[in-house]
Amino acid sequence: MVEALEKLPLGDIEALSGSLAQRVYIVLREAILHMKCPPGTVLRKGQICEQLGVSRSPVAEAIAKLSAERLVDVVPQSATRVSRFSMSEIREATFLREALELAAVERVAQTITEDQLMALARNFKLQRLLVEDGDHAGFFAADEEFHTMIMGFTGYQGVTRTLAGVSLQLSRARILLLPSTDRAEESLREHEEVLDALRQRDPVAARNAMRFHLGQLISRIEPLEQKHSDFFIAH
Amino acid sequence: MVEALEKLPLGDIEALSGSLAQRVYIVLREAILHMKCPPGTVLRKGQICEQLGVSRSPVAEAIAKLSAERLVDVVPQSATRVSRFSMSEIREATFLREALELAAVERVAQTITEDQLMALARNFKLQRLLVEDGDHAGFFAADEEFHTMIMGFTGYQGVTRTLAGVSLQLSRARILLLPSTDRAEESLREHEEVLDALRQRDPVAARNAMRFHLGQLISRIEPLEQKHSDFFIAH
DNA sequence: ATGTGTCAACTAACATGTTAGTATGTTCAG
DNA sequence: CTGAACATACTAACATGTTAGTTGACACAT
Repeated sequence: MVEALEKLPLGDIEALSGSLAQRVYIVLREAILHMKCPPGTVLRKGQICEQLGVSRSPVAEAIAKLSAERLVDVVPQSATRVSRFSMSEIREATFLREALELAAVERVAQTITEDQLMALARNFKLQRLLVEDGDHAGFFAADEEFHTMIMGFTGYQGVTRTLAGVSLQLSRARILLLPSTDRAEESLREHEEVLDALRQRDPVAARNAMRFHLGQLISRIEPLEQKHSDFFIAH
Repeated sequence: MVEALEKLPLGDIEALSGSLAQRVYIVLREAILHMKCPPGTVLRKGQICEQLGVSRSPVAEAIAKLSAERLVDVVPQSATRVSRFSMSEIREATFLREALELAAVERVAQTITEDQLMALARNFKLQRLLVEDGDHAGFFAADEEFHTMIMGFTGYQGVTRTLAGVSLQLSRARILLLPSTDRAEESLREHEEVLDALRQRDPVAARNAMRFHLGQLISRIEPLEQKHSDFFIAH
């Protein structure tokens, strides 16, 4: 079993700020979320230390954090691996995400200001440009920002943070969908519906539009279990 | 400034299982949630090590976890304190809890089985007995179990876990409310409404009943900011 | 050929030594 | 007496040495 003894595809520590542990955490998380380290990859503390030029303490702390977020599975005294997807976990994350985003958009529809609407409209225009240019990665980012902006408009920082924590698995799975471009136009239309409902300050319409939009994702993720069966837990 | 150099009121490690770090985490978390260590208490790694008879590594890992959950504030290179309440954080937690519990109860109303209804009814009868006996602590526990059971009926383990993580601050604040007993009967009635809606498998009624019930908590917490002002962040 | 027991190598977990940043208390200038 | 510069003591953060548990290979018995 000659499993990937080469270097792990990790970014560099230097570019970041904060404690060493925090920087190591960021670097590892990015590698996992962007599928640089696919599910099942074995992470060895020693190797990470050597490669990043740090000692084991900050690496241990970073891995503990990733373990709490279920991005890695630690086998005590033995090994730690990048966790595989579990369809049931993904369905859970979908449920949680929907619960939070619907509550948020419902609230925001009642409180949104003109400035916030303009910022959202600006982001939406950007999305349209990116779709027209065929820049899928750019649209992906703008899409995420659209949702994040709405979360932020609740006035609760913690909502965005909690949602991010909850939908880590979801974000990772979404990366697998990037190649398929055909959904961008539909997604755009759905965002427009959400935006219109917010413009009209209609909580029910906003909720329904967002519910429909979010509902599209899970049906696109489910086929992945067959397509990338080695990334998923055996069920 | 002679701040509490005496022993911290911590439980014992021996009684628990799992890794040392996990056990230290549990002991500290209990002490914080049950207000054995009130907000503002300074936690010194060295003291904790000595008292629990472990080295600094597991303590550091436990504190990192508590820090991620915002139960302690770590001042880099200086000190770590049990975090004070922040009313805005509590409002956030209320929002998150409501979002999750409403989504859960709405879903459960559509899927609940006879067995699950019976289990819930059994818990409800227990609640009534405890209220009649004036056992507030017992009612507090049964109350929590009532909500946890409903979460569990979603079939998603992660929902319960996420909610627990989100409402740690809320749980801690609720401890301050324990002395005031007068709400028990009302709470009981509200639980009954939720239970009835679930019996009728009516998602909308269940949602409304739960929303009303949860809405009572925040209005009881808000006065605490004056009553225990030293436990709260200055605003 | 297959199942079992032993052993060696490797890993995470834990303990402890070292470094660097922060706060406090003191001294000295104004 | 007051305020700022400095020295000291203390803390968390980081590095490294040590321990113990798990895995997988191999020998051996069936």
